[in-house]
Amino acid sequence: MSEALENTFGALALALTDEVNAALGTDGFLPSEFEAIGHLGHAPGLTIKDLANTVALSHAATVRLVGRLEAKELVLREKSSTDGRSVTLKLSSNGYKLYKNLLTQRQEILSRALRGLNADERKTLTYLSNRILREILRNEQHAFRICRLCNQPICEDCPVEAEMVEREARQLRLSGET
Amino acid sequence: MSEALENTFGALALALTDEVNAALGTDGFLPSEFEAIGHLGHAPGLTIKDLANTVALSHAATVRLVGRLEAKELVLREKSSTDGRSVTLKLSSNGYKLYKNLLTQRQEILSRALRGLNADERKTLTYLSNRILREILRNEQHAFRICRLCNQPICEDCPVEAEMVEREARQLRLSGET
DNA sequence: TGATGTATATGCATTGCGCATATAATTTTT
DNA sequence: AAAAATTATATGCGCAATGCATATACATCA
Repeated sequence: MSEALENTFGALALALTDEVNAALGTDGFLPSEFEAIGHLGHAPGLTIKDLANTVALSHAATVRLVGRLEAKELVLREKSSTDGRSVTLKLSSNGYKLYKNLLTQRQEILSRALRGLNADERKTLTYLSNRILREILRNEQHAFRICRLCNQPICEDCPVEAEMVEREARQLRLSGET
Repeated sequence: MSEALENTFGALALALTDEVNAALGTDGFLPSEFEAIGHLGHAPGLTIKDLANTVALSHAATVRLVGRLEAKELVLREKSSTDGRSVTLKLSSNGYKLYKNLLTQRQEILSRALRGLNADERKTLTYLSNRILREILRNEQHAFRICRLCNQPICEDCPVEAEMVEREARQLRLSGET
C-alpha cells in the first residue's frame, strides 16, 4: 500500500521534530522562544508583527515573548527609523551566542539521525526532500516559518528560497505577457 | 556539503509536523489531547502513567488531561481489575469517531505533501525513511511516542515495531549464548 | 505485619495565552 | 490640510494548562 509511506514519513517527521524541540527546550526555553531566536538570527531587524507570524502566536503574546527575551538580555528592541510605530528587533551578543548554540544542537541531532546513510543515499534523499519541500511551500510567510530553526549559514542552495524565486519569475513572465 | 541535507530534512520534518498539528488542533484540541486520543485508539486499556509518557506531560497534568477528555465524553475511566491503584482508559464511541477522523485528516495532509512522487521514488523514500526511523528509535516507550499519531490500521509492516522485534531477538540470542 | 514503593488525585501558585482595548504613528480620504 | 481609517505596539484582564508538593489508596516485599 502506498499510504503506508505517508504514515511512516509523518511519524519520522514527528519524531525528529520532537527531538529537536526537546533539545532546544532544555534550558527552559519555550518553543516560541527559541523559534524567535532562530528567526531573529536569520533576519535581524524584524518587527514584532513579522515575528508573530513566524512563531504562530497572537500579536499580544508576541509582545510578551519579546519582553521576556529582552529581560533575559537576548534581544534588543529599538524604535524603527522609517516607521515610528514599529519596533526593530535584533539579537544581543548573548542572544547571538545562544542562536549559534541552538543551530549546532539541532544540526547534531539531525546528523545522528542520518548517520547511517551513504553518499548515494544522501544524494537521493536530498533530491526527494527538496521536491517535497517545494511542493508544500505556500508563500513567503510560510517560507520564514519553515526555515525558522534552520542552520541558515550552512544552507547554501536553500530549496525553499529557490522555489520562491522561481515562482516570482513565473509570475513576472505571466504579467509581462499580457 | 553534506550538512545541508540534514538541515533541509529537519525543516521538512518541522513543516510537516506543523501542518498536522495545526489541522488536528482546529477543533480546539491541544496537542496533548489529540495525541492522547491517538494513543488510546491504538492501545485501549492504557493507564494514566502510560499516557503521561506518550504525551510527555507530568503525571498530574495527565490526570487533568484525562479529566478533560472524560468531561467531553471522549474517554472512559475504569478501575483496573488487576491493580486497584490503576485506572484503565479507553475511547468512548464518540472518542473513536474522533480518533478515526484525526487519522484521516493527518493522512490527507501527508498524502498531499508526497503527491508529486512516482512509484519508484516512493519505494526509495520508504526504504530510506524506514532506515532512519530504525536508527533513531530508542526503546519501547519511545516507540509508542513516535507512533502516537500514526494511522495504525494502515501501517502493516511498521518499521518501528519490526526494529523492536529484531532488537529483542538479538537480546535473547545474546543472553542465550552465555 | 510493617515498611517501602507505586498509581492516581488534588491544592496551590505560576505562567503563557487570547480577547478587548488603549495609544501612537502612518496613510487615505475628502 | 484636516479628518477618518488603518497599522504597529502595548497593556488590562480573565482563563486554562502546567509543575510541584502532597494526600490517599493499593500493592509488594521483608
